[in-house]
Amino acid sequence: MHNDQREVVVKSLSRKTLSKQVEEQVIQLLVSGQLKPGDKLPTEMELLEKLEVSRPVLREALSSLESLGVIKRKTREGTFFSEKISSEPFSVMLALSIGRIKEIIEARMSLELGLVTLAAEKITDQQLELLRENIDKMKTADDSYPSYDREFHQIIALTVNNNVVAGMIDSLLIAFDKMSAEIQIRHPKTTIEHHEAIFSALQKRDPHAAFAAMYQHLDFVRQKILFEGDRLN
Amino acid sequence: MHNDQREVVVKSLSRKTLSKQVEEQVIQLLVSGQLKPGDKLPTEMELLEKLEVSRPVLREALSSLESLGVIKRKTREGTFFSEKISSEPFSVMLALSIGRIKEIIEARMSLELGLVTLAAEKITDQQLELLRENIDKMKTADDSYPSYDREFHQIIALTVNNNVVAGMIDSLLIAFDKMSAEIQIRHPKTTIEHHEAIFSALQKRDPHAAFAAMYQHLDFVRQKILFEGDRLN
DNA sequence: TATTGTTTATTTGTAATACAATTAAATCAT
DNA sequence: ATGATTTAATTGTATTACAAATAAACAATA
Repeated sequence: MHNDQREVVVKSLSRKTLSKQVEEQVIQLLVSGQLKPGDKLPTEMELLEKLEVSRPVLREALSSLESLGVIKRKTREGTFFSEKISSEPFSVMLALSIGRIKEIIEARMSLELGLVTLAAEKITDQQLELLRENIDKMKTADDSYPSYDREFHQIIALTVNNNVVAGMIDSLLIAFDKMSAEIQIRHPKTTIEHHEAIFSALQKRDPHAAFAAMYQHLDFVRQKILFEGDRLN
Repeated sequence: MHNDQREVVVKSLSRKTLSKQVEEQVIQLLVSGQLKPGDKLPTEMELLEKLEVSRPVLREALSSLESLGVIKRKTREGTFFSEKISSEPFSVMLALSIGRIKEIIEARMSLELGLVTLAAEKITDQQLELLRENIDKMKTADDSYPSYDREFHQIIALTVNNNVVAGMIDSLLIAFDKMSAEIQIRHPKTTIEHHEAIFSALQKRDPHAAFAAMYQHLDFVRQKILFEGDRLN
């Protein structure tokens, strides 16, 4: 950003780095409605002229926005706003929560209690069938049951069909699996019973019952996890 | 990254850009446990040597991680892993959901139904007092009641004291306010009644009742919002 | 001694430039 | 018309140099 008549103003506001300011200006293209998700952004060269910053600065900003899943860059094609929120940024952020299993299970509860409620409102017969199959497979597949466990919860999350929370719950379930794998808690019998109860409530399209069943389930998981956590410390 | 004996391997895996690979390697410092939240990272110069990339590439990666709230850079001091997940990345990501009010209200429901349930488990008398005051102020303050409305929900979210969801619900409430401000939906009387019901359930530390009250409240909000949304289209 | 002001040196921040790699689109050959 | 080839536009990477901020070291003063 060259020194010009705005120098004083720019300097006084600029606790922020240039690349941060550029990031905000690009976001502003969305907020102001000048561009929509899916639209092509100006090329780097065009942005350089408009924003009057150096290429490294511009590219730091674009790199940041790409990590946030807001834009997607393709060599030779250009840069585009994404259509929907991505799940990658969440999983990166969750690196900060490694080892804090209580934080993770509570975040899961926060999300899944609401998700199962909304799922009960709108679940389709096909989706119910997926859950049915999942539970049945879990009953037989003795060993690799954790992956079916996760799948069960993922199906419910997908049922709600909400981009904003989809990425987050996915990352959370994966993070939870990684961390709980070390603790090695397995209660197949109880898990299956709980899943059956949740399924039954969803089948009735009963939001309150679905909530109650999920609450009982996750409360059980939380108690086991936290008990083990204490035992290991 | 210089051409050396690993060239073939590097090339074959590298659909990803170098800066993306660097980003992952830095995250790996956390995942592997070599560094913890709050720890200082090596300086840029040290990282340049270890990772064998150019400075712009390294800085693109660090800029990305800073936007994700995973690291924080201070001139002259260095670069540090953050202690906890930040809210900024969420609000940036939500720029993609501008105008999609249904997506936002459903995301709010997903989160807040669970949050109020957990809040009922652990709310303190002081926090109840905050809610009490909030409702009372809302009753008198006729005009600026939307800000009190948001504050009510924020207090509940803060009660749960979970870093992972805190940033998300905050960004969601702000995004919701911005978007619903244009629609101009106001039902002060009903809102206050609902808030009273939620408060009452929280006071009893009754998770199920808290959920039910919040569900009724947000379901009402959703219906009004979606009805107005349809009417305007 | 303690306190304040000054200098220094370290680290991140910004810029300019050059070239590489990718690949959609244009061109050419069959 | 179809397939192969070339071209050119765009993002990706590297190098170098200098600017800005500021913690730490140091000096001056009370």
